[in-house]
Amino acid sequence: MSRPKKAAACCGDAPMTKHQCILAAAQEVFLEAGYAAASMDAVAARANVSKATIYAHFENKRALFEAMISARCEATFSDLGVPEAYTDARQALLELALHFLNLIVAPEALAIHRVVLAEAPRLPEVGEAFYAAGPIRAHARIGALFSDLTRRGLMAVPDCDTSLVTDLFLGMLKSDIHTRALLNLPPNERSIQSIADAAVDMLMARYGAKA
Amino acid sequence: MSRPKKAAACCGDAPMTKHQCILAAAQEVFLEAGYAAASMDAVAARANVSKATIYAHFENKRALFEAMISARCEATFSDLGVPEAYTDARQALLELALHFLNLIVAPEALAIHRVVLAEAPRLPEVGEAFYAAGPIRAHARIGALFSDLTRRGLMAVPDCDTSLVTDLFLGMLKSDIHTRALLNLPPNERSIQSIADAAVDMLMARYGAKA
DNA sequence: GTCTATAAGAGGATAGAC
DNA sequence: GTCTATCCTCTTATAGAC
Repeated sequence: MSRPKKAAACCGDAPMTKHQCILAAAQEVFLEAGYAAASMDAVAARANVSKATIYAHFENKRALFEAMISARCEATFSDLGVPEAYTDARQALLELALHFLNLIVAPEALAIHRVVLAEAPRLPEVGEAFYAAGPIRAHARIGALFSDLTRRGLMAVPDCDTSLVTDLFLGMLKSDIHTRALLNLPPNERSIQSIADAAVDMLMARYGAKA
Repeated sequence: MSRPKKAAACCGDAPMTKHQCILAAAQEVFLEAGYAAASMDAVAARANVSKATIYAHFENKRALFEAMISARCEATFSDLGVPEAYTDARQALLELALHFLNLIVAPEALAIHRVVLAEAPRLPEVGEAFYAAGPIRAHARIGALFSDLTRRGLMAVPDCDTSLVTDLFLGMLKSDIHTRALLNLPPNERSIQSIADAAVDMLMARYGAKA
């Protein structure tokens, strides 16, 4: 058979194939050290395999990196929060806002963001994969919520403005919180909660339904 | 004398000391390749000096990198736009907004941002220097404008909200434009101008002076 | 301060046995 | 597919002459 066989768990509890083992090790090493500073030796050691085995599964360092990024982007950004039943625009927006903020300041998301930005000029596909898995999905999810709230008469966002307003809203949420988190600086005194509150306020002042 | 002497122009037209020459070369090499992938050989070649000369001026690769980042952050983010005389809040905000957006999407600012984010977890001082030279200054500048506009009765931002509103406004401006630019993706169909317009609209809907 | 030359080692990738 | 051992290049940093 051409597919790799199962292997005893080499990095954790669940049994993983060598392929998965290598990807998991690559994630740790690349996200900790950055692409260039990460060595194939370090990945091999972390995965408990030989370097030659890595090259049997991935053409070269770059291919391993791209495969890892692709897999992690999907996993990390797949869940932006389930749509709940709601009758109040503020509550629905707040819930999604908090979910979004907690997602983008999670350590793994930040580490991926950093390494993707760093290599984007030299590895365009990596930047595109990240953008499609993260920002595009978030935009679509929030935009859909605005459309739904407007259809129900709970907001008043014209169709032609939905995309623009979504961008502004997500920008407000990220505000300085995201920048500081990416720079590895301690969180601001203002909590995620108060930023989310203020962003929703600003949004509703302009696009709330006329009572 | 202990200070390095003047040297013939080695990288451009104006005469530069070897020290400046090395810093200029380091900027190009580090910003193009990233910290780890950049080599001291490449810097030496670009500066037209020997590697040994670099080590006479800077203790090691890391020190050279930090010196370069420090110098470039100061130079790149020093000018966020001169305060003009204004009688209209919208016009003043728009002017500053456009200046800010054009500054953060400039190729050099993007390159610095990428490399600083990439190394921030391992070189904390670099992240702090960048934050102090860029985001802190922008925040102070915009916050001062809000205060001034409010004092003149052209806006209504309570003192206790100034910092928070500044964060939200800057976040709206960056919106998706900054993320896309950092990822080296082609600019969005929406122009910088329309994002700035919309952000000012949203802001004035909530914090405009009551007419 | 500046150079040439080189030490000392890390890192990507492969050969060949099993 | 997997391993051990190795090739060879590139890289940081320094020694020693001027």
